[in-house]
Amino acid sequence: MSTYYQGTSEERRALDLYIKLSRAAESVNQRVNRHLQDVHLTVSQFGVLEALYHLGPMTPGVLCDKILRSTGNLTLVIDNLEKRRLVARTQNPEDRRSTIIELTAAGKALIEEIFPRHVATVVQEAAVLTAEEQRQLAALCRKLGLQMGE
Amino acid sequence: MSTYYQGTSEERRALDLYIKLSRAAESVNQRVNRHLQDVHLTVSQFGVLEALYHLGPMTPGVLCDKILRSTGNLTLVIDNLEKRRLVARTQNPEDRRSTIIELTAAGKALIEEIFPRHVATVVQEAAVLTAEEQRQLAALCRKLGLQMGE
DNA sequence: AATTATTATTTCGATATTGAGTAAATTAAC
DNA sequence: GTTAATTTACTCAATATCGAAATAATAATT
Repeated sequence: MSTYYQGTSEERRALDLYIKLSRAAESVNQRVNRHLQDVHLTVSQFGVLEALYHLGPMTPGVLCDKILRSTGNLTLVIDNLEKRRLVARTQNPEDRRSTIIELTAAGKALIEEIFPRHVATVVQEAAVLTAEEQRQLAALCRKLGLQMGE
Repeated sequence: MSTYYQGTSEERRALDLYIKLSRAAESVNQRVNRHLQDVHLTVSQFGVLEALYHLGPMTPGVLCDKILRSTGNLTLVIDNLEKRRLVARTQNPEDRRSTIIELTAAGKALIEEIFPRHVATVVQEAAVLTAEEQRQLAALCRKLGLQMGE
C-alpha cells in the first residue's frame, strides 16, 4: 500500500494501482451504502435482496457467489432477513439438499423503496467521471477482476 | 449491482461501473491477502504493520485514517499486535491523550519478511494489464475515490 | 445395489468490526 | 483563569464474518 516503497518501476506501478483501486472501492462503497442504516440493512442483506429482486429466487449457494460471502455467513444473513419476513425459504422440489430463497411481498416492497436511492447515489458517485471514462474504468476493472484465483 | 436494471443509460452505466469496481477490488484483495493466513495476520493487522514500516511511528488516530477502520476496532488490532510483541505503545510526550505506536524489532522483521510476497502478488495481479492500462486505471480510481464524502 | 465421492446447507466456535458511550487531555472562548 | 468544546483513545455490547466440522441428499463407480 505504499508510495514509499523503493522497488522497480513495475512494482511501484502495481502497488500504486492496488492502493488506488482499494481506496476508491472502499470510499465509494462507504458513501453508497450509508443510506442502508436508515432501513437497518447490512450491506450483505441489501445484496441478497437486490440479487433476488433482479435475478429472481435462487439457492443460498448461488447467492453466495453473488454477494461474495462465506456460506456460513450467508445462512445467518438469510436467517435475519427471514426473521423480518423480507425473504422466505422454500423447498427445492428437484433437490432436497438445497432450498430456494425468495422475496416476500414485504421484501419486494422494501427493495423497491430503497433501490432508487441506491441508484441515485451510484450515479452521483460516477458523475465525477465522463461517460467515456466510466466505460473505460469499468472495462479495466473487469479485466482485472476476472483474473483466475488460484 | 445489476445488469438487469432497466434505467436510463446514465444509470445503467454508473451501476455497471460500480459493480465492476467493487468486484475487481474484492477479488483482487482476496487473492492478494490470502498469504496473510500463513503468518496469522488479519488484513487490518497487516495494514498497521505496513503503515508503521513505511511511514514510521504514528498515533492510533492517524493509523485509523490509513487503514480505514473504526477507532474502536483499531484499539483491538493494536492490542493483538502488541500481545505478539510486533508493535509497542509508547507515550507521546507532546500530548498525553495520545500514544505512539511503533514497530518492534520482531514486527519489523515480520513485515520485511512478508512484504516482498505482498508486492509479488500485487505485481502478478496487475500483470493482466499493460503498463499504460495500469496507469490509466490508477488515475481513474484516484479521481473516483477523492470525491468528497457527504 | 452398495460404496464412495461430491454437493448444499447449516451449525458452531473464534475472531473482527462497528457504534455508542466514557474518560482524560487539550484547545478555544469568554 | 475558568468554562465549554473538541480531540484522543479506550471500553463494551451487539453483530457480522470466517472457517471448519457436521449433516443430509445426490451422483458416480464398481
